[in-house]
Parts: sequence; structure tokens; C-alpha cells
Amino acid sequence: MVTLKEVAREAGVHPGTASRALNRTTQSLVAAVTVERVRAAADALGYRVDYLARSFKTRRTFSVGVLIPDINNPLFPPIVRGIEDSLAAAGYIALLGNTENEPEREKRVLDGLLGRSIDGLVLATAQRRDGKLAELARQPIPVVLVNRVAEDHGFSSASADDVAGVRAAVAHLGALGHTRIAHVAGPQSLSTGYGRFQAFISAMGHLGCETDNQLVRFAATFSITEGIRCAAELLSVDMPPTAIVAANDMLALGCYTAAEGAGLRCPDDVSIVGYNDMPFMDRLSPPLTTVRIPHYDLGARAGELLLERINHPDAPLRSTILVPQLVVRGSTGRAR
Amino acid sequence: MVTLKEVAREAGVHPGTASRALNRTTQSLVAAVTVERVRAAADALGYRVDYLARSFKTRRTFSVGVLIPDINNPLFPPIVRGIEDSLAAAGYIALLGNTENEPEREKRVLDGLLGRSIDGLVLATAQRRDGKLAELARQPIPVVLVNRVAEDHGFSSASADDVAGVRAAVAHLGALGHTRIAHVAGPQSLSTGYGRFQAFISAMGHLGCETDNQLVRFAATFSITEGIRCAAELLSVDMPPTAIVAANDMLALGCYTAAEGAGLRCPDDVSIVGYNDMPFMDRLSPPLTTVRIPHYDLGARAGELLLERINHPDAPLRSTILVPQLVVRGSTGRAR
DNA sequence: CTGAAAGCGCTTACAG
DNA sequence: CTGAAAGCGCTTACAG
Repeated sequence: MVTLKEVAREAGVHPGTASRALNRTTQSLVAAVTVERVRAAADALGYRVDYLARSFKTRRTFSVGVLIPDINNPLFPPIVRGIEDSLAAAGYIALLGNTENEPEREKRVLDGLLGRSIDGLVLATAQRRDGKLAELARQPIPVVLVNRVAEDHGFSSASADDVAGVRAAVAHLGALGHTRIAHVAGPQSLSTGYGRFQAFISAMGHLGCETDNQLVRFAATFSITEGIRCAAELLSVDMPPTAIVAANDMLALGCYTAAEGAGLRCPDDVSIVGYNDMPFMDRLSPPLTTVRIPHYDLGARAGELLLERINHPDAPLRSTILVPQLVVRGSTGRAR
Repeated sequence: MVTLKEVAREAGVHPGTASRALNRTTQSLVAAVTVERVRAAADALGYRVDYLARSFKTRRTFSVGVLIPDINNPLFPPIVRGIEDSLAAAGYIALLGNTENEPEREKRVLDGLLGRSIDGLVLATAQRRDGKLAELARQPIPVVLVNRVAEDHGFSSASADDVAGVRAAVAHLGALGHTRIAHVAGPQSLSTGYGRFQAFISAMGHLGCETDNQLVRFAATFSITEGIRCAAELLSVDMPPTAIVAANDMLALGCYTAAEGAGLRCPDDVSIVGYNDMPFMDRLSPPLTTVRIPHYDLGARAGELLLERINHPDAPLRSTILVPQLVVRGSTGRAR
């Protein structure tokens, strides 16, 4: 491998000078002609800087970790793209870690990233009460939360306004004449699951309906299988609901399956609303009415917030809350 | 930060000895009691090895890059999971790069990864004739191709048997009485697009049908929009096809849209077959008949092949070809 | 504007 | 089995 030393010898300067000439930030300390000479020598020899050595010395890697809970959930690719794009503009690269919602895997991946001396971390995996976050808060590494947040976390974050999103969904159903509206809630250990459930209760109040405990089921995970289980239970109570608000699209997919299994047609017999507007949700049978969250923007904002934490560690924390939008499709109709 | 030197002082040994005691591979060179003493000192001080320093010294990072052409295509998450899982077992971490099929972006991401001194590279982005591959072949870094391959590439690879997959799709349509079968071909610059097109011609021959040039359209990208364009053209020729084999599910989704736009019903008016069996394809209206590729296994195999290249650079190259499987769903029916 | 030198935190032949 | 020392390839105060 060609080292800086060899470039320096070729250019007839000291390695320190060669280093300065080749670095954007220190280039101005060197005479223009010298810079040119070093450049030429570097090109001639095919020199490529050894980032490992540089990072070792400077303690900066220009890499940031991104922890994703479930790479199979199409919700995350746009978030990741947003993060990547805003970081790339500053010369950072995103290292993706996939936890599959498994704590053990998460620990392994996080340690793997931390051990690689990343400059920062974007977490899409926060729990409402999260020991991991408390631990990270004690370390000097900048952390930003995206999509999910935690309670009293003390990090910057980019998330969506679930109160507004759920209210729009419930109001839509109310306008269609529904009153027996059920909720397939997400995991209450996650801010999204918990926040949407609270928002549901509040939105039902707005509608003048009390939330019937019979008509709420809690999914253990944001998965199709849990959606099936919860919806099957809801549809077999004495006075079954005429509409279901699912806490996300995966759960809504499960609702579709359960409704079909119960011999019910959507939206004729039961209306279903999802949340997130994952890719392809407009392609379902029937197309899913859901709440669209600007995922790319969420990611882009998270990346910006992280850069801010890295470059200005003492700046105040920020929470960006983006506004979701109800997308009405074929899975919701007038109440029977 | 606690350094090895401090641990050594605490344990009353030389830093070199402390290093040996803390490394699995060199641990056997040190007396058991000493190992214990160093361990205890490290724990007491909360020592964590500085991987950056270690990597700088050893020139190994235990990181491998994974280049993905389109993170929005649900085909890739399972591949990535497979790669991650097989690498994790050996202590490696996967750094994901997302090229979005843009050469410029690809170059930037690849340089970013290469500059970070990765130990190997898994490419899901190979073109049939790929300058980038020729360049990589000249460097010492181990490379493995997954899903797509290149011509005369000289790398190990894990891919699927497109001839078998397409033949199964065409045979299925033939058995349903179709003879005017069209093909929405993928980009011919990619092994998948090219291979499936060639396989289509061959499979049609098997069926005793000559391929009608009128009934083949070439998509510029594996995208829904290109699927729409190609299918719209196919459906407006003089003698339109009764069935379409799309080179992947994205294109098939476009075929759905085009059929709808032409006032045709699937499968009553036109049968559609996809390729890949991405997640949720069983949820479409109608559910998509497609060819399932074992994507997780593809990724897992690619990871194994890469480890083999890393640990045994002189071992012979290997190509693993996995067998796909036709999944018959509602989008295919008897010919009119 | 440039040189000389120290040093980042490890690992690893080389002695003993 | 352990110590002493060199060195990986850079960057960066410090002189001049």
C-alpha cells in the first residue's frame, strides 16, 4: 500500500506537510504550489488515505449506526433512505443494524456498532422505558431517536403526531356512521403502541363514544400474526365492532385475515383502518385506508438532528414532530 | 478511556501480556492465573478494547460491506438477514449500502465502504458487464455476488435458477391453455433480466410456441412504472396476450395497474405471473402467482461464501444456484 | 509556510 | 510463560 510517507518523499516534502496538503481543512496552511506538488505525487503513486489510521488518530470515523427493529417491515426503508441522504451530504455513512425485536440480537448489534467507534447513533428501536437508553445517555456518544421515542429520554428525536393521526382515522369512521369502533393496539411498551392507544381513547371521547374495553385488544408485537389473533377475538364478542382501527398496517393485515376467517367482508361487514401507509397498501384487496406518515422526512430529520448533536454537543435538544395524513381507500365504508 | 496499559499496570503485568490474556486466540500462551488476574483488572477498570486501534494494527475490521440496489424492494430484506446471520456467527458485522440503482450513488457508497477498510464485500448490484467488478477484481478484497451475477466475473456467487423458475411459470400457463403469452422483460444489463428473458424464449419453445416479438417488452428498470408502461403496450397490440410473465413482482404490480387501466380483469381477461414472491404478494387483488426464490438462503449462502473467501483466499471459487418454486395463486386462470 | 517529533492504543515477532 | 520494543499510518501541537 502507498503511504503518506512515500507520497511525501516523492513530492520532496515532510510527511506532515503532505498530510496538511491532502486534507481539505488544513490545506490552506500550505503553499498552493506545494499542495499541487503533493497532489501530483499522490495521484502518480495512486495514494489512497488509510482511513483506519486516520480514524485511529482523530477518533472520528464519519460512520453512524442506525438501529432498526425489523427490516422486513417496509416502513423502515424510507426512514433509512432519509437518514442516509442527510448524512451523506456531510460525508457520513450509515451502518445499518437489524435487531429483529430480539433483545439479545439488539445487544450484539449495538455492541458491534459501538465497538466500531461510530460517531453517533440513530435508534428506531426505543422502548418507552429503555434501560439501553439510560446506559447510552451515560456515554458520550450522540444519540437521536426516530419514529419511536422514550419517556424522559433526554435525546433529540423525530417522530410523528399520533394524536392527530388516530383522531383523523376515528373521525373518518365516525363520519361514516360507526360507533362500535374497536382498536387493535400495538405493544404498550412502545411509544407508538401506547401513544396510539391513548389517542384512540381520546378520539373516541371526541366522537361522544366511550371506549368499550371489550373492543380493545393488545398485540404483543406489530405483526400480522398478532393482528390475526386480536381481530379474531374482537370479531367473536357478543356485539362485534363495525370498524377496527389497527395501530399499524401489519396489524391491519392481520385484521383482513381474521375478517376473512370469520366470513366477514371488508368494508361491507367491517371497516378496517391501518397506520403507516407502508408500500403496497394501496394494492391490497380492498385497498387499505390508513394514516400516512412522512417516513423519509422522519429519517432525513433524524439525520440532521444527529449531525447537530455531533457538531454542537452543547446545543439544546430538539424534538421534531411531523404531521400525518389520513389516506382514505376502500377498506372503510358506511356502517351497517 | 481505560487503555490496555492501565489494565496491565493494575494487574502487574506488561501490556503485551495483558493483550495476550485478553485475546481468545493468544490466551493459551499465558498462564491461567495471569489470565485471571488480567481479566479481573479489566473488569474492575471497565476496560473495553479499542477496536479502532486493534483494526489499525491488525488490518482487519470484522466488517463487511453489503451493496443493495434498492432498499425499497422487499426482495432484499430477507437476503440481508441471511447475510447478517451467517456473518454474525463468525463475529462479523454487515455494513449496508444502498445504491438506489444510481451509478453515482453507488460509487460514493462503495468508496465509503472501501475506505472504511471492510474485510469483504457482498454485491447484490452486479451488472452483466460491470466495470466496477473488473476494478474490484484487481484489488485484494474478497467479493461475493448475490442474486445477480456478472459475466466472466471470477467471484463466488449465490443465485437462483432462473431457467427452472421461468419454465415452471410458462408451463403452468401452458397447462391452463394459454398460447399467446407475453413477457415483460427486466433490464437486459442485469443477469436476472437477461436470464429470465432467455429462459422465457426457451420455455416457450418447450411449449411448442414461438416467441412473438410483438409480445415482448423490455423494462428499463425493475419498477412498477416500467411495468405499467410495458404492460400497457402489450395489451394494446392487435392480438393482445392472454397471459403475461413479468420478470419480477414489481413489474407484475405494474401489469396489474395497466390491466386495470385497460379495463381488463385479472385473471378473467389476462393472467399475470410475477417473480420473486416478495412479502405481501399473497395479499394483492388478486393474489399474485409468482416464482418463489429462497432469498434468505441466498443471503446466508453468500455470507458463507464470503467467509470462505476471507479465510481461504486460495480456495476455488464457488457458485451456488438455488432452486425456485412456482407459487400458484389467483392471478392465473384458464385461457379465454 | 514547513519540518521534526510525539503519540494515538493496540499487537506481535523476538528474546530470554 | 513474560517482558521489552518496535511499529501500524496517520495528525497535530510546537518550533522556527
